[in-house]
Amino acid sequence: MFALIDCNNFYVSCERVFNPKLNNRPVVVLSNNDGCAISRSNEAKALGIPMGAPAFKYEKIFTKHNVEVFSSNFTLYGDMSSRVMSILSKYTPNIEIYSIDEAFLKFEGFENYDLESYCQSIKNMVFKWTGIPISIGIAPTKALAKVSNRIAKKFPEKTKGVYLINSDEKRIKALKWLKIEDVWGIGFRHAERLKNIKINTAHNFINLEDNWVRRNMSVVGLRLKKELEGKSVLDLEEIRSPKKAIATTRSFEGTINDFEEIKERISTFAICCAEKLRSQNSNCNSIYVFVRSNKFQKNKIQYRNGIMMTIPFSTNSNIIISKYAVEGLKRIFRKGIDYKKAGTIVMGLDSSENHQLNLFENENPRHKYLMKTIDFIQKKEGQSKIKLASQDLRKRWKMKQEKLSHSYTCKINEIINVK
DNA sequence: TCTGGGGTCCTATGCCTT
DNA sequence: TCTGAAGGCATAGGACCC
Repeated sequence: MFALIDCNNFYVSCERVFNPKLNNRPVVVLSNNDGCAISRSNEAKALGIPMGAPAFKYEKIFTKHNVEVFSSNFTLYGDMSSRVMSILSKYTPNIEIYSIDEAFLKFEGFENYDLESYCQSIKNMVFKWTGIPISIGIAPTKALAKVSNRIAKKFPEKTKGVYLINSDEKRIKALKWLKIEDVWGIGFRHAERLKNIKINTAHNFINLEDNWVRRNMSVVGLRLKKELEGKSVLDLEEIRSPKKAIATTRSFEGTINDFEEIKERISTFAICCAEKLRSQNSNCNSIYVFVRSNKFQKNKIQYRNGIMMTIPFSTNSNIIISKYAVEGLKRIFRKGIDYKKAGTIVMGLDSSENHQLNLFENENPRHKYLMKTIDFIQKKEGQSKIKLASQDLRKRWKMKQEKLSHSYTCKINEIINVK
Protein backbone atom coordinates (compact mmCIF):
# COMPACT_ATOMS: atom_id res chain seq x y z
CA MET A 1 0.00 0.00 0.00
CA PHE A 2 1.03 3.58 -0.70
CA ALA A 3 0.31 6.67 1.34
CA LEU A 4 0.48 10.22 0.07
CA ILE A 5 1.23 12.82 2.72
CA ASP A 6 0.39 16.37 1.73
CA CYS A 7 0.86 19.42 3.95
CA ASN A 8 -2.28 21.54 4.04
CA ASN A 9 -1.82 24.97 2.41
CA PHE A 10 1.85 24.44 3.14
CA TYR A 11 3.36 27.92 2.79
CA VAL A 12 0.50 29.52 4.69
CA SER A 13 0.83 26.88 7.40
CA CYS A 14 4.57 27.66 7.71
CA GLU A 15 3.80 31.35 8.26
CA ARG A 16 1.16 30.44 10.84
CA VAL A 17 3.50 28.30 12.92
CA PHE A 18 5.47 31.41 13.90
CA ASN A 19 2.61 33.88 13.86
CA PRO A 20 -0.47 32.39 15.53
CA LYS A 21 -2.42 35.61 14.95
CA LEU A 22 -2.84 34.35 11.40
CA ASN A 23 -4.98 31.42 12.53
CA ASN A 24 -8.60 31.59 11.36
CA ARG A 25 -7.78 34.56 9.14
CA PRO A 26 -7.48 34.81 5.36
CA VAL A 27 -3.79 34.48 4.44
CA VAL A 28 -2.08 34.25 1.05
CA VAL A 29 1.54 33.71 0.04
CA LEU A 30 2.68 35.23 -3.25
CA SER A 31 5.01 33.79 -5.88
CA ASN A 32 8.52 35.10 -6.50
CA ASN A 33 8.43 38.75 -7.50
CA ASP A 34 5.16 39.05 -5.55
CA GLY A 35 3.29 38.11 -8.72
CA CYS A 36 0.53 35.60 -8.03
CA ALA A 37 -1.10 33.85 -5.06
CA ILE A 38 0.46 30.39 -4.77
CA SER A 39 -0.76 29.34 -1.33
CA ARG A 40 -4.07 30.30 0.29
CA SER A 41 -5.61 29.56 3.66
CA ASN A 42 -9.11 28.06 3.63
CA GLU A 43 -10.47 31.47 4.64
CA ALA A 44 -8.77 33.06 1.61
CA LYS A 45 -10.16 30.34 -0.67
CA ALA A 46 -13.62 31.08 0.72
CA LEU A 47 -13.23 34.70 -0.40
CA GLY A 48 -12.93 33.42 -3.96
CA ILE A 49 -9.19 34.00 -4.41
CA PRO A 50 -8.16 31.37 -6.94
CA MET A 51 -4.81 29.60 -7.24
CA GLY A 52 -2.46 31.76 -9.29
CA ALA A 53 -4.51 34.93 -8.81
CA PRO A 54 -2.42 37.93 -9.94
CA ALA A 55 -1.82 40.03 -6.84
CA PHE A 56 -2.46 43.40 -8.50
CA LYS A 57 -5.92 42.30 -9.65
CA TYR A 58 -6.94 41.19 -6.16
CA GLU A 59 -5.53 44.11 -4.21
CA LYS A 60 -9.01 45.49 -3.48
CA ILE A 61 -10.21 42.18 -2.12
CA PHE A 62 -7.06 41.87 0.00
CA THR A 63 -7.68 45.29 1.56
CA LYS A 64 -11.41 44.90 1.96
CA HIS A 65 -11.20 41.60 3.81
CA ASN A 66 -7.98 42.31 5.63
CA VAL A 67 -6.13 39.48 3.95
CA GLU A 68 -2.63 38.87 5.32
CA VAL A 69 -0.28 38.83 2.34
CA PHE A 70 3.27 37.41 2.37
CA SER A 71 6.14 37.18 -0.10
CA SER A 72 7.39 33.64 -0.45
CA ASN A 73 10.13 32.72 2.00
CA PHE A 74 11.63 29.58 0.54
CA THR A 75 14.45 29.44 3.07
CA LEU A 76 11.88 28.98 5.82
CA TYR A 77 9.61 26.63 3.85
CA GLY A 78 12.52 24.42 2.82
CA ASP A 79 13.65 24.06 6.40
CA MET A 80 10.14 23.28 7.67
CA SER A 81 9.77 20.75 4.87
CA SER A 82 12.88 18.84 5.86
CA ARG A 83 11.64 18.71 9.46
CA VAL A 84 8.33 17.19 8.33
CA MET A 85 10.11 14.69 6.04
CA SER A 86 12.46 13.52 8.75
CA ILE A 87 9.50 12.74 11.03
CA LEU A 88 7.78 10.80 8.23
CA SER A 89 10.86 8.71 7.61
CA LYS A 90 10.66 7.36 11.14
CA TYR A 91 7.43 5.53 10.26
CA THR A 92 8.57 3.48 7.27
CA PRO A 93 11.92 2.83 5.59
CA ASN A 94 10.42 3.47 2.15
CA ILE A 95 9.82 7.13 1.48
CA GLU A 96 9.90 9.27 -1.65
CA ILE A 97 10.08 13.02 -1.13
CA TYR A 98 7.96 14.11 -4.05
CA SER A 99 7.99 17.87 -3.58
CA ILE A 100 8.50 20.49 -0.90
CA ASP A 101 5.15 19.64 0.71
CA GLU A 102 4.45 16.06 -0.41
CA ALA A 103 5.84 12.60 0.20
CA PHE A 104 4.86 9.08 -0.79
CA LEU A 105 5.31 6.35 1.79
CA LYS A 106 5.22 2.66 0.95
CA PHE A 107 3.95 0.18 3.50
CA GLU A 108 5.44 -3.22 2.77
CA GLY A 109 5.11 -5.87 5.44
CA PHE A 110 2.49 -3.84 7.29
CA GLU A 111 -0.25 -6.43 6.70
CA ASN A 112 -1.07 -6.69 10.38
CA TYR A 113 -1.23 -2.96 10.89
CA ASP A 114 -4.37 -0.89 10.99
CA LEU A 115 -3.05 1.63 8.47
CA GLU A 116 -5.77 4.15 9.13
CA SER A 117 -4.91 4.55 12.79
CA TYR A 118 -1.17 4.25 12.05
CA CYS A 119 -1.48 7.23 9.70
CA GLN A 120 -3.57 9.11 12.24
CA SER A 121 -0.65 8.86 14.63
CA ILE A 122 1.76 10.08 11.91
CA LYS A 123 -0.48 13.05 11.36
CA ASN A 124 -0.67 13.85 15.07
CA MET A 125 3.07 13.54 15.51
CA VAL A 126 3.89 15.86 12.59
CA PHE A 127 1.51 18.45 13.99
CA LYS A 128 2.85 18.11 17.51
CA TRP A 129 6.50 18.43 16.50
CA THR A 130 6.27 21.02 13.70
CA GLY A 131 2.85 22.68 13.90
CA ILE A 132 2.15 21.76 10.27
CA PRO A 133 -1.25 20.18 9.54
CA ILE A 134 -1.17 17.34 6.99
CA SER A 135 -3.62 15.08 5.16
CA ILE A 136 -2.97 11.46 4.29
CA GLY A 137 -4.45 9.30 1.54
CA ILE A 138 -3.79 5.55 1.53
CA ALA A 139 -4.43 3.23 -1.44
CA PRO A 140 -2.95 0.35 -3.45
CA THR A 141 -1.34 2.63 -6.08
CA LYS A 142 0.27 6.06 -6.12
CA ALA A 143 -2.39 7.64 -8.34
CA LEU A 144 -5.13 6.27 -6.09
CA ALA A 145 -3.29 7.53 -3.01
CA LYS A 146 -3.48 10.97 -4.62
CA VAL A 147 -7.23 10.53 -5.06
CA SER A 148 -7.55 9.31 -1.51
CA ASN A 149 -5.60 12.29 -0.20
CA ARG A 150 -7.98 14.62 -2.00
CA ILE A 151 -10.91 13.06 -0.19
CA ALA A 152 -9.13 13.34 3.16
CA LYS A 153 -8.53 17.04 2.51
CA LYS A 154 -11.99 17.77 1.17
CA PHE A 155 -13.89 16.15 4.05
CA PRO A 156 -11.81 16.82 7.15
CA GLU A 157 -14.65 16.33 9.64
CA LYS A 158 -15.63 12.96 8.25
CA THR A 159 -12.13 11.62 7.59
CA LYS A 160 -10.12 13.41 10.30
CA GLY A 161 -7.56 14.05 7.59
CA VAL A 162 -6.87 10.39 6.78
CA TYR A 163 -8.64 8.32 4.13
CA LEU A 164 -8.09 4.74 3.00
CA ILE A 165 -9.15 3.16 -0.28
CA ASN A 166 -8.99 -0.58 0.30
CA SER A 167 -11.88 -2.02 -1.73
CA ASP A 168 -13.15 -1.81 -5.31
CA GLU A 169 -16.34 -0.33 -4.00
CA LYS A 170 -14.55 2.60 -2.39
CA ARG A 171 -12.30 3.01 -5.41
CA ILE A 172 -15.20 3.25 -7.86
CA LYS A 173 -17.09 5.61 -5.59
CA ALA A 174 -14.04 7.88 -5.35
CA LEU A 175 -13.43 7.84 -9.11
CA LYS A 176 -17.06 8.72 -9.82
CA TRP A 177 -16.71 11.67 -7.47
CA LEU A 178 -13.40 12.98 -8.86
CA LYS A 179 -13.64 15.46 -11.73
CA ILE A 180 -11.38 14.69 -14.68
CA GLU A 181 -9.50 17.99 -14.39
CA ASP A 182 -8.59 17.13 -10.80
CA VAL A 183 -6.90 13.84 -11.65
CA TRP A 184 -3.15 13.81 -11.00
CA GLY A 185 -1.44 13.78 -14.41
CA ILE A 186 -4.37 15.27 -16.32
CA GLY A 187 -3.46 18.88 -17.05
CA PHE A 188 -5.46 21.67 -18.60
CA ARG A 189 -5.00 20.51 -22.21
CA HIS A 190 -6.01 16.89 -21.73
CA ALA A 191 -8.91 17.88 -19.47
CA GLU A 192 -10.34 20.12 -22.21
CA ARG A 193 -9.94 17.43 -24.83
CA LEU A 194 -11.51 14.77 -22.63
CA LYS A 195 -14.44 16.94 -21.60
CA ASN A 196 -15.18 17.54 -25.28
CA ILE A 197 -15.87 13.85 -25.69
CA LYS A 198 -17.96 13.71 -22.51
CA ILE A 199 -15.28 12.28 -20.25
CA ASN A 200 -16.05 14.27 -17.11
CA THR A 201 -14.92 12.08 -14.23
CA ALA A 202 -12.02 9.79 -13.40
CA HIS A 203 -14.48 6.91 -13.69
CA ASN A 204 -15.40 7.90 -17.27
CA PHE A 205 -11.67 7.95 -18.00
CA ILE A 206 -10.96 4.38 -16.89
CA ASN A 207 -13.80 3.18 -19.11
CA LEU A 208 -11.97 4.38 -22.23
CA GLU A 209 -10.22 1.86 -24.47
CA ASP A 210 -6.53 1.28 -23.63
CA ASN A 211 -5.64 1.82 -27.29
CA TRP A 212 -7.35 5.18 -27.44
CA VAL A 213 -5.57 6.36 -24.32
CA ARG A 214 -2.20 5.13 -25.61
CA ARG A 215 -2.67 6.86 -28.97
CA ASN A 216 -3.95 10.17 -27.62
CA MET A 217 -2.16 10.50 -24.30
CA SER A 218 1.00 8.44 -24.77
CA VAL A 219 2.29 5.83 -22.33
CA VAL A 220 1.99 8.41 -19.56
CA GLY A 221 -1.79 8.44 -19.93
CA LEU A 222 -1.96 4.67 -20.14
CA ARG A 223 0.10 4.24 -16.99
CA LEU A 224 -2.24 6.61 -15.20
CA LYS A 225 -5.25 4.59 -16.33
CA LYS A 226 -3.72 1.34 -14.99
CA GLU A 227 -2.99 3.04 -11.68
CA LEU A 228 -6.57 4.24 -11.35
CA GLU A 229 -7.77 0.71 -12.15
CA GLY A 230 -5.84 -0.42 -9.10
CA LYS A 231 -2.85 -1.99 -10.88
CA SER A 232 0.33 -0.50 -9.46
CA VAL A 233 2.78 0.48 -12.20
CA LEU A 234 4.50 3.47 -10.59
CA ASP A 235 6.91 2.50 -7.86
CA LEU A 236 8.52 4.65 -5.21
CA GLU A 237 11.49 6.66 -6.47
CA GLU A 238 13.53 6.69 -3.32
CA ILE A 239 16.90 7.70 -4.71
CA ARG A 240 16.78 11.18 -6.08
CA SER A 241 18.36 10.96 -9.52
CA PRO A 242 20.89 13.72 -10.20
CA LYS A 243 19.56 16.87 -11.81
CA LYS A 244 19.53 17.06 -15.58
CA ALA A 245 19.22 20.82 -15.88
CA ILE A 246 19.57 23.91 -13.73
CA ALA A 247 17.64 27.04 -14.60
CA THR A 248 17.70 30.70 -13.63
CA THR A 249 14.85 32.66 -15.16
CA ARG A 250 13.14 35.90 -14.19
CA SER A 251 10.39 38.24 -15.24
CA PHE A 252 11.49 41.88 -15.30
CA GLU A 253 9.88 44.62 -13.20
CA GLY A 254 8.81 46.41 -16.36
CA THR A 255 9.88 45.72 -19.92
CA ILE A 256 13.35 46.09 -21.39
CA ASN A 257 14.23 46.75 -25.02
CA ASP A 258 17.89 47.72 -24.72
CA PHE A 259 20.38 45.03 -25.73
CA GLU A 260 23.03 46.06 -23.21
CA GLU A 261 20.56 45.86 -20.37
CA ILE A 262 19.33 42.39 -21.31
CA LYS A 263 22.91 41.28 -21.84
CA GLU A 264 23.65 42.22 -18.26
CA ARG A 265 20.70 40.18 -16.98
CA ILE A 266 21.59 37.16 -19.11
CA SER A 267 25.17 37.33 -17.91
CA THR A 268 24.00 37.40 -14.29
CA PHE A 269 21.57 34.50 -14.86
CA ALA A 270 24.36 32.46 -16.44
CA ILE A 271 26.67 33.14 -13.51
CA CYS A 272 23.91 32.17 -11.12
CA CYS A 273 23.62 28.83 -12.96
CA ALA A 274 27.41 28.40 -12.78
CA GLU A 275 27.32 28.98 -9.02
CA LYS A 276 24.55 26.43 -8.61
CA LEU A 277 26.62 23.98 -10.66
CA ARG A 278 29.67 24.45 -8.46
CA SER A 279 27.64 24.11 -5.28
CA GLN A 280 26.68 20.59 -6.34
CA ASN A 281 30.09 19.76 -7.91
CA SER A 282 28.78 19.60 -11.46
CA ASN A 283 29.81 20.82 -14.88
CA CYS A 284 27.70 21.50 -17.95
CA ASN A 285 28.39 21.32 -21.66
CA SER A 286 25.57 23.42 -23.05
CA ILE A 287 23.46 26.42 -22.14
CA TYR A 288 20.00 27.36 -23.39
CA VAL A 289 19.21 31.08 -23.53
CA PHE A 290 15.71 32.45 -24.06
CA VAL A 291 13.92 35.79 -24.17
CA ARG A 292 10.25 36.63 -24.53
CA SER A 293 7.93 39.59 -24.72
CA ASN A 294 4.93 40.13 -22.44
CA LYS A 295 2.30 37.58 -23.44
CA PHE A 296 -0.38 39.53 -21.61
CA GLN A 297 0.04 42.66 -23.69
CA LYS A 298 -1.73 41.39 -26.75
CA ASN A 299 -1.61 44.73 -28.58
CA LYS A 300 2.21 44.71 -28.69
CA ILE A 301 4.49 42.76 -31.03
CA GLN A 302 4.97 39.28 -29.59
CA TYR A 303 8.31 37.57 -29.86
CA ARG A 304 9.83 34.60 -28.13
CA ASN A 305 12.94 32.74 -29.01
CA GLY A 306 15.60 30.55 -27.50
CA ILE A 307 18.86 28.99 -28.56
CA MET A 308 20.96 26.07 -27.40
CA MET A 309 24.66 26.90 -27.20
CA THR A 310 27.01 23.96 -27.13
CA ILE A 311 30.24 24.43 -25.20
CA PRO A 312 33.06 22.30 -26.65
CA PHE A 313 34.14 21.13 -23.21
CA SER A 314 32.62 20.58 -19.80
CA THR A 315 32.77 23.56 -17.45
CA ASN A 316 31.34 25.39 -14.45
CA SER A 317 33.30 28.60 -14.93
CA ASN A 318 31.43 31.90 -14.64
CA ILE A 319 33.53 33.34 -17.45
CA ILE A 320 32.93 30.58 -20.00
CA ILE A 321 29.24 30.02 -19.29
CA SER A 322 28.52 33.72 -19.31
CA LYS A 323 30.42 34.15 -22.58
CA TYR A 324 28.40 31.50 -24.39
CA ALA A 325 25.15 32.83 -22.93
CA VAL A 326 25.83 36.35 -24.21
CA GLU A 327 26.83 34.91 -27.59
CA GLY A 328 23.48 33.08 -27.70
CA LEU A 329 21.62 36.24 -26.80
CA LYS A 330 23.27 38.10 -29.69
CA ARG A 331 21.84 35.53 -32.08
CA ILE A 332 18.25 35.68 -30.84
CA PHE A 333 17.93 39.34 -29.83
CA ARG A 334 15.64 41.38 -32.07
CA LYS A 335 15.40 45.15 -31.97
CA GLY A 336 12.13 46.92 -31.22
CA ILE A 337 10.71 44.30 -28.86
CA ASP A 338 9.66 45.01 -25.29
CA TYR A 339 11.10 42.05 -23.44
CA LYS A 340 9.44 40.88 -20.24
CA LYS A 341 11.22 37.71 -19.32
CA ALA A 342 14.52 35.96 -19.96
CA GLY A 343 16.50 33.08 -18.61
CA THR A 344 19.34 30.63 -18.93
CA ILE A 345 19.26 26.86 -18.43
CA VAL A 346 22.45 24.82 -18.21
CA MET A 347 22.27 21.25 -19.52
CA GLY A 348 24.43 18.24 -20.18
CA LEU A 349 25.39 18.01 -16.52
CA ASP A 350 28.11 15.74 -15.23
CA SER A 351 30.39 15.51 -12.24
CA SER A 352 33.14 18.12 -12.10
CA GLU A 353 35.62 15.55 -10.73
CA ASN A 354 35.09 13.04 -13.43
CA HIS A 355 34.29 14.54 -16.79
CA GLN A 356 35.14 13.93 -20.41
CA LEU A 357 38.00 16.01 -21.77
CA ASN A 358 38.03 17.36 -25.30
CA LEU A 359 40.91 16.38 -27.57
CA PHE A 360 41.43 19.86 -29.02
CA GLU A 361 39.85 22.44 -26.81
CA ASN A 362 39.69 22.56 -23.06
CA GLU A 363 39.05 25.03 -20.31
CA ASN A 364 41.84 27.22 -19.07
CA PRO A 365 42.95 25.25 -15.98
CA ARG A 366 43.38 28.48 -14.06
CA HIS A 367 39.59 29.05 -14.10
CA LYS A 368 39.12 26.28 -11.60
CA TYR A 369 41.25 28.06 -9.00
CA LEU A 370 39.73 31.42 -9.83
CA MET A 371 36.20 30.09 -9.27
CA LYS A 372 37.26 28.48 -6.00
CA THR A 373 38.58 31.82 -4.83
CA ILE A 374 35.46 33.66 -5.94
CA ASP A 375 33.23 31.18 -4.10
CA PHE A 376 35.37 31.53 -1.00
CA ILE A 377 35.16 35.32 -0.99
CA GLN A 378 31.40 35.33 -1.71
CA LYS A 379 30.83 32.95 1.15
CA LYS A 380 32.78 35.14 3.51
CA GLU A 381 31.73 38.58 2.33
CA GLY A 382 28.28 37.92 0.92
CA GLN A 383 26.91 37.17 -2.54
CA SER A 384 27.51 39.41 -5.54
CA LYS A 385 30.67 40.99 -4.15
CA ILE A 386 32.57 39.89 -7.22
CA LYS A 387 31.23 40.48 -10.70
CA LEU A 388 32.25 40.11 -14.30
CA ALA A 389 32.51 43.30 -16.31
CA SER A 390 29.46 42.21 -18.32
CA GLN A 391 27.33 42.48 -15.17
CA ASP A 392 25.91 45.66 -13.76
CA LEU A 393 28.28 46.80 -11.05
CA ARG A 394 25.62 48.85 -9.32
CA LYS A 395 22.97 46.11 -9.38
CA ARG A 396 19.82 48.15 -9.68
CA TRP A 397 17.44 45.26 -9.87
CA LYS A 398 16.41 42.53 -7.52
CA MET A 399 13.42 40.32 -6.93
CA LYS A 400 10.39 42.07 -5.51
CA GLN A 401 9.79 40.74 -1.99
CA GLU A 402 7.95 43.42 -0.11
CA LYS A 403 6.20 41.27 2.48
CA LEU A 404 8.85 38.80 3.50
CA SER A 405 8.56 37.13 6.88
CA HIS A 406 11.57 36.16 8.99
CA SER A 407 13.50 32.95 8.44
CA TYR A 408 12.72 31.92 11.99
CA THR A 409 14.41 28.54 11.89
CA CYS A 410 17.43 29.15 9.70
CA LYS A 411 18.97 32.56 10.38
CA ILE A 412 20.36 33.17 13.81
CA ASN A 413 19.55 36.88 13.86
CA GLU A 414 15.94 36.22 12.83
CA ILE A 415 15.22 33.62 15.46
CA ILE A 416 11.93 34.11 17.28
CA ASN A 417 11.99 36.20 20.42
CA VAL A 418 9.83 34.99 23.32
CA LYS A 419 9.10 37.60 25.96
C1' DT B 1 2.17 50.12 -14.15
C1' DC B 2 1.80 45.36 -11.79
C1' DT B 3 0.30 38.00 -14.28
C1' DG B 4 6.40 33.03 -10.72
C1' DG B 5 10.26 29.88 -11.01
C1' DG B 6 12.19 25.44 -11.50
C1' DG B 7 11.86 21.06 -12.92
C1' DT B 8 10.56 16.20 -15.48
C1' DC B 9 9.22 12.96 -19.14
C1' DC B 10 7.58 11.63 -23.82
C1' DT B 11 7.28 11.98 -28.84
C1' DA B 12 8.24 13.37 -33.52
C1' DT B 13 11.75 14.44 -36.64
C1' DG B 14 15.98 14.47 -39.02
C1' DC B 15 20.59 13.03 -39.48
C1' DC B 16 24.18 9.66 -39.11
C1' DT B 17 26.09 5.03 -38.71
C1' DT B 18 25.99 0.15 -39.03
C1' DT C 1 30.33 -0.28 -54.33
C1' DC C 2 25.54 0.67 -53.76
C1' DT C 3 21.18 0.37 -51.34
C1' DG C 4 17.62 -0.06 -47.86
C1' DA C 5 16.43 -1.10 -43.09
C1' DA C 6 17.16 -0.33 -38.44
C1' DG C 7 19.01 1.76 -34.45
C1' DG C 8 21.35 5.69 -31.94
C1' DC C 9 21.45 10.37 -30.91
C1' DA C 10 20.36 15.28 -30.68
C1' DT C 11 16.85 18.64 -30.77
C1' DA C 12 12.47 20.96 -30.38
C1' DG C 13 8.03 21.09 -28.71
C1' DG C 14 4.27 19.62 -25.91
C1' DA C 15 2.43 18.16 -21.72
C1' DC C 16 2.70 17.65 -16.95
C1' DC C 17 4.13 18.49 -11.89
C1' DC C 18 4.95 21.40 -7.53
